[in-house]
Amino acid sequence: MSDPLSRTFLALADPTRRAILSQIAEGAQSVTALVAANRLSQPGISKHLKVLEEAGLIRRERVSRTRPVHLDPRGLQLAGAWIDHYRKYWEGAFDRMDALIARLNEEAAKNGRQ
Amino acid sequence: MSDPLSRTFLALADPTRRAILSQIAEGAQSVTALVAANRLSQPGISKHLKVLEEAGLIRRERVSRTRPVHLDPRGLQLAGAWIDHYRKYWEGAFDRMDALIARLNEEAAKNGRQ
DNA sequence: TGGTTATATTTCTATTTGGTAATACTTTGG
DNA sequence: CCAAAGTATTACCAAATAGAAATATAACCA
Repeated sequence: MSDPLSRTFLALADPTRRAILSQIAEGAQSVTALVAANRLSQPGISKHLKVLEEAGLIRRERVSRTRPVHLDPRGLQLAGAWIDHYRKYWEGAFDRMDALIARLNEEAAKNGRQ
Repeated sequence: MSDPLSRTFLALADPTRRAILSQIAEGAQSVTALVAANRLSQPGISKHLKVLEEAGLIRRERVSRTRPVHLDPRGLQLAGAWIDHYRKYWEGAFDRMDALIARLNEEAAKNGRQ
């Protein structure tokens, strides 16, 4: 699984990583701050950061000894664009769902009658 | 990893599963049709379908012996809403990225000069 | 310089995932 | 009813992931 889109969705498929994104949404945070905010070991956090970075979801700056972690809009853009592309099918899917549910109810009623 | 959002993103983090969603975007497909379209064994496809179903991305109808697979808007809605929530930080992140890149270039120039 | 802080990397382990092959189940058509 | 089609489930394997602990690296400061 090495395509960028898969990497990005996989990176988003973890609560700790989404929490990190949430924590840096309004401004950069140091790794140490992220370790304190999430109860996980420092190597654990660094590993998650690597996954997020390779997914294009974060960027690291270098400020003195610290490496503040920023949101990177590119990964979110990639994932959002994919989902947006399918949004045009959502309404149609809703309609078809309605039809499906109606049909299932009908069948259930029919079976109930037997 | 058992929360719905993680399940949905994980389901999207696979090219075969995204291909399946693409194939049913404009209308339901039988499992057999999906097996033919993706070169993977039938159990392989069924396994992917199970992942997609548990992620709220597909629904299965029952028509005679076949089980046509439909898009389910709920999973896409869930993932899309999460990403949308972060969209408001994107512009800000772009601005910060510009600042970051400027700073990095500045430092590179400085280092180059030495 | 040497000590300390901040972060990354390595190593190891348990769990999960993606795949195939074999088998079971279910429904319908003859 | 029974044979076959359509699909699901089971059993198994290889590879990837998530986590902790230990160690290495890098930059600042006294």
